[in-house]
Amino acid sequence: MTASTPPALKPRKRPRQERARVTVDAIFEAAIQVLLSDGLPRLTTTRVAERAGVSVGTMYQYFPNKQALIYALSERYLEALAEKIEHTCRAHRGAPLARMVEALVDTYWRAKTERADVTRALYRSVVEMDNDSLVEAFAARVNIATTAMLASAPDAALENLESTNLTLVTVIFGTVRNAFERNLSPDKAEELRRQLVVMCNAYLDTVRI
Amino acid sequence: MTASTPPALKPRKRPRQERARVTVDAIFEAAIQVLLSDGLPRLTTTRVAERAGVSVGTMYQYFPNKQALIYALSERYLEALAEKIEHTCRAHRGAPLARMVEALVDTYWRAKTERADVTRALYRSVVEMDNDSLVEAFAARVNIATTAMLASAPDAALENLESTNLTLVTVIFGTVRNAFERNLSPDKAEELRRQLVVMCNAYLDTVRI
DNA sequence: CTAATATATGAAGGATGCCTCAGGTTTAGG
DNA sequence: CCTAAACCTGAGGCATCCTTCATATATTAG
Repeated sequence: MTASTPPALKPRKRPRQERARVTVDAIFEAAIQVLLSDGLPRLTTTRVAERAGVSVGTMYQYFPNKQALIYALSERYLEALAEKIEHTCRAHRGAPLARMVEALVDTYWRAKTERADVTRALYRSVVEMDNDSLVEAFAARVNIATTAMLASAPDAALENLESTNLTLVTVIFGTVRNAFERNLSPDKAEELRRQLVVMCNAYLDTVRI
Repeated sequence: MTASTPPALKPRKRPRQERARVTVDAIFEAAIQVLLSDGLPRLTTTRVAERAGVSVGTMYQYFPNKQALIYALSERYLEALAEKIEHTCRAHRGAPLARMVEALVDTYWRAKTERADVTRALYRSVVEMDNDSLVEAFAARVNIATTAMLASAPDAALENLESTNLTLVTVIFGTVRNAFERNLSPDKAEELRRQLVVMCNAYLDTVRI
């Protein structure tokens, strides 16, 4: 995931002392706050630094430019998300298909719900900057995890594992994201979550052997 | 849809002569081009004007500010999309459920495919600016159209029309968008499109009465 | 043909943003 | 305690960017 970080976006140096680690964390958190309250176009280096309680110069000691900051932010977010998904997939090896689906929806849903506004803000920045490589790496990582999980289902083999996996992942991720961008009322959202599980299971029944 | 346009974003004046209409169209087209080649952060008034072959001043005769231009662009895009969907929904009143689903997926899919890059560029700008009101109006409009279509299905009543409709629309739109942002190979995309239809129909079979 | 209206121009004002750099402060280790 | 390395500061240079306005041209109506 970090292997292919473009050189122009690589961190300038890593914090070696504790206070520096605190500083960098503060910068990240400040960036999220600014993203939330002001939006990506108003996310300026001065604003982030101010919010983080450090000087602009400090920021530039760790990030070569503004884009690198956004990049690192996206990386951080996707890394955490990927880990959650991988964990869920590992935890459900050998479980019935229906439970797998439910767990996957649950994990992704919860990841978005926990800090829905932050998620939305981050997602926008991921999409906006040319962070395609990050997204692709994330997708590949998730793909491996979910494929392994599905392949381990004891209750049914699948006609075409690859295709089914792609479909499930795309549908679940796309739907959840869409649901959150529409700001549904909590009960409608909950209903949708349930229906999504129903739908995935109905689908799996048709491609089961 | 235009009823609630914030005053700061309302067009400054409408073109009354033919040449002005040409100019405004050129500005829109130029904005899309710039969005495509340079991205939203690099979309500047001068760049758009230059690309459109007009002066900056001309732009400001029709749009009070840059944001209004983006807003109008999004509005235009969503308007066209909403019309396509409404047309499909009207054309499939009284059709079997399975055909409705297929038509809906087809319409949305085609709308994205026709000029996939443009769609992506526009979508980003829609999400970025605070065009939530536009998106909401669009969603409401689509909701009415699809609900009316589903209600007219002769082959089956639905347990809970509202819930089923919300689920279908969210899943279809979310999935299609997600599929396009992942830049899938054409054959994988086509396979996914088919599977999405299968999935929706499998779902409908479970909520049919 | 003339006046009124619509449309177009683009230089320049004012604002803001990104990033650097020369110099200060703090910490770690001997 | 002392020195080198790590860390931090923030004013200001340079580059844009957004927007206006005084001026000019084109169109239409009478």
